[in-house]
Amino acid sequence: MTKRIPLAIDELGRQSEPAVLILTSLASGSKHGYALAKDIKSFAGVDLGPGTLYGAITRLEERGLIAPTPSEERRQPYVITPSGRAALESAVRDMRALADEGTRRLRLRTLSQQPQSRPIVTGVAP
Amino acid sequence: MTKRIPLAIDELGRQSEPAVLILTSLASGSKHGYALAKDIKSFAGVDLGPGTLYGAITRLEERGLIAPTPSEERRQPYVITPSGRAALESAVRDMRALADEGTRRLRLRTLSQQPQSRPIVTGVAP
DNA sequence: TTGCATAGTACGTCAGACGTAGTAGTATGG
DNA sequence: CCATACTACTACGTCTGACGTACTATGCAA
Repeated sequence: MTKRIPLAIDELGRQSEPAVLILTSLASGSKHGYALAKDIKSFAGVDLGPGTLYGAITRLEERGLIAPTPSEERRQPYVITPSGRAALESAVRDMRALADEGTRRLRLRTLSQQPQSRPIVTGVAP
Repeated sequence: MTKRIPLAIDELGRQSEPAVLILTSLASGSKHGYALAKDIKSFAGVDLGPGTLYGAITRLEERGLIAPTPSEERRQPYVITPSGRAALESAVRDMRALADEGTRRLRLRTLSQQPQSRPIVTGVAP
């Protein structure tokens, strides 16, 4: 069994989670699947294929984070639920916190082996 | 086959990717596996089990984003490579952009579609 | 009527997240 | 000096969910 190095070297594997992208898109109003895909492409540059898109939609619906709105048309619009909104808020907070931590650590350019005396300051400066 | 709704309702599935957490941790200096796990726990509150941790480490190494440093000890320290740093920078940028977009959209509270029946009052009750 | 965009279904594959168990070194204490 | 606990991994298994491909079907324009 030769080891497989799946993706192009130098790339992190999966892109940011479809679920978050969908919730973000729905946060600005009701949309159906195809419209979601286009919106996500436009604001995040991410191209979700049908498998990824509708798979994620189904799971989000099962978990009550989004809900289908009644429609006799061919297309099925979804809205974000209060739970979905809460989940997105939480995800956004986490993402920002992680991004901030990453920025902080990248900035202190591997001063190599620093004895890690920096607790994460969360309080506001006086 | 009854449908499975795997996790607690209201939770997004997978947490933010272990790879990003590991790169973030290594951005502040060389660490071995166990130290990584503790550091990540402290700055992100995420508890990576050995399977997740060493699995991700192996993949990051295969992709040249981190590198083992020579060591005769029992523990194997890793450093982030220039490629790894670049990948982390890119991931951080993407995360922040997405977080910003999420915040923006959450703020404009679904103006379309909803009949806007919420009072603006946010103050505390006397 | 062909062609294209829209809109979605229905598969399959497989990377990778996560858990559990096991192993081994070191240190501390009764 | 054996037990217990923490450290530091290896090894293995499961299964979610990301992603791709193929296919169906509608509406519209040339």
